[in-house]
Amino acid sequence: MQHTSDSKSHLSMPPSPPAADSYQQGSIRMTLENADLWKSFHNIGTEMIITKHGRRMFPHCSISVSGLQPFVNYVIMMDMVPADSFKYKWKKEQWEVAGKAEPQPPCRTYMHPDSPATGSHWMKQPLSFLRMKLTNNTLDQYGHIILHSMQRYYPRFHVTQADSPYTICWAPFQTVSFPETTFTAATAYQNPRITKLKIDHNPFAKGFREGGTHSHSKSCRSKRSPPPKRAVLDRNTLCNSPSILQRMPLTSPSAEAERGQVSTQQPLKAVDLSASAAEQDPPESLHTEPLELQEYDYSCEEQMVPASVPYQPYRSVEYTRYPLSSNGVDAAHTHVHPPPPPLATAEHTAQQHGYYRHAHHRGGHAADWSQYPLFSYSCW
DNA sequence: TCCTCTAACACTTTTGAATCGC
DNA sequence: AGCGATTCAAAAGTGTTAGAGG
Repeated sequence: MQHTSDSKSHLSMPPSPPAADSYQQGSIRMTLENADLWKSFHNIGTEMIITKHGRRMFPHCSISVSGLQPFVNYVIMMDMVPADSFKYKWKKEQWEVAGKAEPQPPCRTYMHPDSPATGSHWMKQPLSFLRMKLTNNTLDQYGHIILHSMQRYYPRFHVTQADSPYTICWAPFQTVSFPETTFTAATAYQNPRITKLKIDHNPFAKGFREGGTHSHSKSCRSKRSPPPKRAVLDRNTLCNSPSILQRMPLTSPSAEAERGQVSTQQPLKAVDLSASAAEQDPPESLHTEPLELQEYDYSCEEQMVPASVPYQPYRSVEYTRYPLSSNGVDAAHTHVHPPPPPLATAEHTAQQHGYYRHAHHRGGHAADWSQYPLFSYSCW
């Protein structure tokens, strides 16, 4: 598998990190599949198209998991969190900061369709989140993950022991993210290099790569009768929608990003919710509870597994979140979150200890991660 | 004027039902 | 009858582009 060779490429990086594209906590190990492809995009500045009706990601998220207990049931989920607190614009062939980010849209979690399944099932083959879709429609009723255009996000993956989706709220969980999966959401591609890379790797784009149909389509557009609208509620959506959870917005790591202290993601806190809660649209999810019940106290651990970050946005402060080694290649360190302190404490801790210290905690978190519920009781 | 978003477009890939053979 | 392999039509998904709208 590609991550094997890839991980070797980072072994020279101090301080003797694990594989750059994987995270191991205790005996559980998560690896980003197609990491090389992700890095190819990341080097340029990954863009993901979001549409009103939902657009799949490309590259899509796929991870392999090992170290689970074979006969224990697990639920594996994915969500998106803001990478920073800025809004961007594409200007003169690069991304520039264009102001503060908009309030976070309703935060949704995509549950892998196989959930729940036994550890042996999850470890049998890489799990793909291919069918997950991104949308900019805050009123989306099909369970797609809602993002704001021109803002940056990264996916997080949650693993939790649970016999059914209904028991997630009380289950322990573990969260992992991969920096090379950070992307800018956009309604249209801005960077032509990204477009070219996508066309080269995405088979669905062949129709445009080989057809040369644009001039024809332009001339014929007005003459053709409009094709029947494709059903918005397609079979994928039907399949996926029950797997989508909605919960309270996550605490944005933007504050860390602004400080260049983002080696860890802050534990999810029961703070700063007033504005975010106003952004919720409860009717769109069957799993939404009244706001007063959505106490936000799921403290989680998250590990950012660093990757190559040659790509630099216009605003350099943004990427101080990912440590760069002296030779420009990523420093492959595992980031492990401390137990959920108060927000201020967590920030202080990050500043005090700096980026690399978290590696020391890796061994100790096999026990820690069983202590913190992913959803207190707010997701249903 | 600039920027963002949407819908239409042609083509390829994927999906799933139907059919066939063992 | 059951199962696996094959076929094929329909649906899904893709990036580009013009035009609308703020």
